[in-house]
Amino acid sequence: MQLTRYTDYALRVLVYLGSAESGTTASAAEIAKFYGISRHHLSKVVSMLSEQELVIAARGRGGGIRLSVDPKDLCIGDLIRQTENLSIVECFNAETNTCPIASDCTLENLLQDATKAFLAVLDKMTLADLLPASQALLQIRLAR
Amino acid sequence: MQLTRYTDYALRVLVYLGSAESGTTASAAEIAKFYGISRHHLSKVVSMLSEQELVIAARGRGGGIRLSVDPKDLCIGDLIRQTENLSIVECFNAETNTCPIASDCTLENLLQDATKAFLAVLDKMTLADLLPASQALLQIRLAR
DNA sequence: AATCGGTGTAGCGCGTGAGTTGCATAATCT
DNA sequence: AGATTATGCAACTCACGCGCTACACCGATT
Repeated sequence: MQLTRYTDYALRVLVYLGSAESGTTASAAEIAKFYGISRHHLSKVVSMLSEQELVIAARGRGGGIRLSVDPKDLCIGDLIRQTENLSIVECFNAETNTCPIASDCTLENLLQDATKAFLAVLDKMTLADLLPASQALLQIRLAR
Repeated sequence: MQLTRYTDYALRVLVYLGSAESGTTASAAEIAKFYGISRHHLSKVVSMLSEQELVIAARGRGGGIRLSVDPKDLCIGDLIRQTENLSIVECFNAETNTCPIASDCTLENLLQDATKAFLAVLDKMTLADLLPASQALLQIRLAR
């Protein structure tokens, strides 16, 4: 049971952007280099975040990416609801279900409750809470 | 974020076996037919459950599969810990990590806590709790 | 010993997630 | 207008999860 790599990178992009001074931009190439993946791949993630209006991406010289919301207003649970498919088994979705007992299944209810518990923990935090307290990220960024 | 199909089928096999009278066996072919997959594929799942000593599989005429534990002693949280890789992002595992800020990351801690909350809900239930209350499974089984 | 009814497992093919490549398009600076 | 610095995205490749086929092996019955 894993979060998709897209969700993982989405979180990383947001943490990276949130660690900067408010309003500053970073380029996709810079962030990609920091996390060791290609710019093109990271751009796909940025496009998704842009569609969800979590970041603003500006093309062209002097362009780049910045947060479009205040870190303290960005609920991590909401982000994950947007980026992840949370049907953790196929019977959560009537269209994909093949299980013959899905219509009366305690297991499905249990897994729904477990998923809710997972998200409830995430709902308590915002991006602001995730920004490095020890300035580790800033130190790493400044070292490059 | 999905449970693997193996975990899903493992749960289904256990629910199927648990719905029978105590101690009765079912064949892999029978269970596979019930869930609409090939016997060979279901056998891989059964082999995993057998290795984990949750079921006993007997070869040969009159063989088959039966639960090796009492449904009320089979904790769903423990099962999922055994069948799933719960490193929901790569940084949970130092060997696979590529994230440069993993050593000091609030996000990792948050996702660990969310995973624990997910499992805490599952830990409250046993296989006994999952067996169909309305006898839907038994009705379906008897109809075949 | 042969047959029947069972499980065990290696190897294979397909679909999809993940990451790359190449090029298009855009915006600012000179 | 051209150069530079930026994002956007289609098409591609690869790895792996998933499910299948084929055959091996097993144990009871005849």
